[in-house]
Amino acid sequence: MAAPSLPITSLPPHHRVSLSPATSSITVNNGRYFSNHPTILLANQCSNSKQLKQIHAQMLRNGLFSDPFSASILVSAFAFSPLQDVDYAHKLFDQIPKPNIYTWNALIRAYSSSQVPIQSLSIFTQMLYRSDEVLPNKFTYPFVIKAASELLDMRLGEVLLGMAIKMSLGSDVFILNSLIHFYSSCKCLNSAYRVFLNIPTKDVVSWNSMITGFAQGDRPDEALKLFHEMQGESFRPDKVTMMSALTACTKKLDLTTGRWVHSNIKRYGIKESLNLNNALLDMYTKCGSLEDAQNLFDKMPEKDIVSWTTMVVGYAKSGDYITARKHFNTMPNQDIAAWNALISSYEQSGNPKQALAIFNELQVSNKAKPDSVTMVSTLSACAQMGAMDMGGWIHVYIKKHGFNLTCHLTTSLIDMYSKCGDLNKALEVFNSVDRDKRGVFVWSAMVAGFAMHGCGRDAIELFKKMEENNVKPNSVTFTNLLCACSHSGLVSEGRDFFKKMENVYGVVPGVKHYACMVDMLGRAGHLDEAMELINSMPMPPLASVYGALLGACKLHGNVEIAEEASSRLIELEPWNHGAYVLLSNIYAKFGKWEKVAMLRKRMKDIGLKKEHGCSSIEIDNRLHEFIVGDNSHPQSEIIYEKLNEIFEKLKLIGYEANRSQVLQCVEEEDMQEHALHLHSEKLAIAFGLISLKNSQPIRVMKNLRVCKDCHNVAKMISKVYDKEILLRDRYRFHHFKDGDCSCKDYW
DNA sequence: ATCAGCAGCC
Repeated sequence: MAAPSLPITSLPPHHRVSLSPATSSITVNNGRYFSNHPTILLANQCSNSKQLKQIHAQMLRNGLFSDPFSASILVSAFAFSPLQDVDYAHKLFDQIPKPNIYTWNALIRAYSSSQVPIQSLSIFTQMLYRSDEVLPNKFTYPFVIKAASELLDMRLGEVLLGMAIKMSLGSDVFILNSLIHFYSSCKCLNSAYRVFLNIPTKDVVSWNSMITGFAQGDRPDEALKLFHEMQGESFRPDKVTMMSALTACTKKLDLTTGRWVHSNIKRYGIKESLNLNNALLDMYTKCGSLEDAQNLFDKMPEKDIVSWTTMVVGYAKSGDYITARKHFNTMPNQDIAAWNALISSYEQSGNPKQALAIFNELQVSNKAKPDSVTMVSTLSACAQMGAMDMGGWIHVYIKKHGFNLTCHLTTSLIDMYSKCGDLNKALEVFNSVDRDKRGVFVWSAMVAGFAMHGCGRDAIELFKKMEENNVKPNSVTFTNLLCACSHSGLVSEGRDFFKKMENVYGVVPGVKHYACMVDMLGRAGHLDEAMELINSMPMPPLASVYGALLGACKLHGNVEIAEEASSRLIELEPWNHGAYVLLSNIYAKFGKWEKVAMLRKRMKDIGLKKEHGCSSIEIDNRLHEFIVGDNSHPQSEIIYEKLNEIFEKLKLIGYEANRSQVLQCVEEEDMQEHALHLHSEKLAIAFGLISLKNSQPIRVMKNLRVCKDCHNVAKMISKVYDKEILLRDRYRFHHFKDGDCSCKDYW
């Protein structure tokens, strides 16, 4: 739509020729500048930047622009008004021969909170070059320090501080407050706190900045402690204080303290505002009290899209999808963020199917334009489900709509293709990224891809290439790398990387890395070494560590360590049915039936059920799911016929059911073989054999680890039917071909 | 004139 023109020609003619700017008086009000000069007055009535540009034209014509004072007002108008156009302000600025300090600061400030904070510094540098004209003042520093915070440039911030000190501005409270924010952004909370302590006369912003720093820097306890202290020193908290205190409660998931902060807001008579209410909603939903959230929400005089989205996410994450949806439907207009909230809630709570359904709905309804966040969540959902066709379609969609291949998006694509079993496609995406644009996450995602496909050597090669490209590995990279060594049984390499990660690369091993090592050592039969490693851990071992140990015990049949590991595991995670199942598997292997029965009783007593196995296969864009003994599929009859045919053929080449893992599930002898035959992955493979063309591999996804018998059967099918089978289980891929598996039976 | 603050992402 064209902007309405301003009646420039109707201005009295004398404004075009003579002017006396010195007589114009200026007042400031909320960032809008008033002058008694009619042209400047007009600048304030502009409702879009085109009109403002017309004012510029007018000022050029009447000569007003050559007055630095008036020009600076125009620069400010472009820099700050709701019609902000910083680049235009910059262009104007460049045309002012000798801008005053006020104008310099205006531009530096505008850039410091723009998309390109580095520009702020470039202007600042120019300012220093022209030190004969103008010098930075106490207003300049807070802005440039803010830019340094945005850039997370530690050195720069300290240089700026040094300059401020040289100018005797070292105790300016505004500058020091900015510095607290700066150090906090750079994750140097201790330095921030030191600055805070040394401010001689703290104001409320000093307190707020420090509380915010702690709250956002994952030190919520200290934030709340400071909140108390502040009141002890009779500082009156304001609404920003309250927002940060709420952030701290949210981080801690501490509902009690959250409620207490809420009561403080009322006690101090802090005026209710939309932002504050939104922060309260966020706290209540994240701390798990949807009742409190709903109560507040119902009473809020004003709601915006953030309020609604918070409620939608709150309900969706709590598993109450019906209420989530109800809120979503009631909100006045669903922007893409709201859609994303719904999609990612589903995706992250393990409901990828629902996530895709919502994405589909978004597509059909055409109510909002998907953005890159939508793509990331949707790809994640595809990855979880192993929905390759859908994932490929999203990839095409991304290309077609010209999405920027951000680091997030690239990793999501690599992850999706890897988890859907197409390592080549994953590599294609990886290779398509410019060498110098491959961030550490992109490299790590590719290492993970190799890891899950059992290509340990390739993972290590890639890691070396990454080093050659001067990309510094992080904690994620090492988790993936160690995982790769573990899956491929590269024990000595794994040990080596584990040693080097801290010494050479400066990455301190975390629980995840220990879990990988325990898995790797245990799997390879070094149970004692694994135990030793656990005992030497500097942090308490998490469930994943004992889980890995337990898995190894099952593989190598060690009852004593298994009992120890599982009791620790159950201590940590009483609801972990995997621990019970694994232990009872081990007991069964040694014929300790009374112990099996005891375990089963205990599971029953505390209401734990074995997670049932489920396998899925995607045929022509549709996902088909099977559970054990399933006959709900429309083609069920044909599937079972095929299954019978398979077993007849396999028996001819010497197949015999391996029952070691079902003994504890089904006691009646003759039932065992039957149940084995009906494992979900076998049903899915049989269905794949019926439905797919000869050249297409069968891709099956399973939620649990594949059992030994199914593994064996899949190998044989791949030979007898000359068919490739890709089976993804809970931990990795098995690639069956010509009677062998890519895991080389090491899993 | 300045500094601090709310939803969605591997």
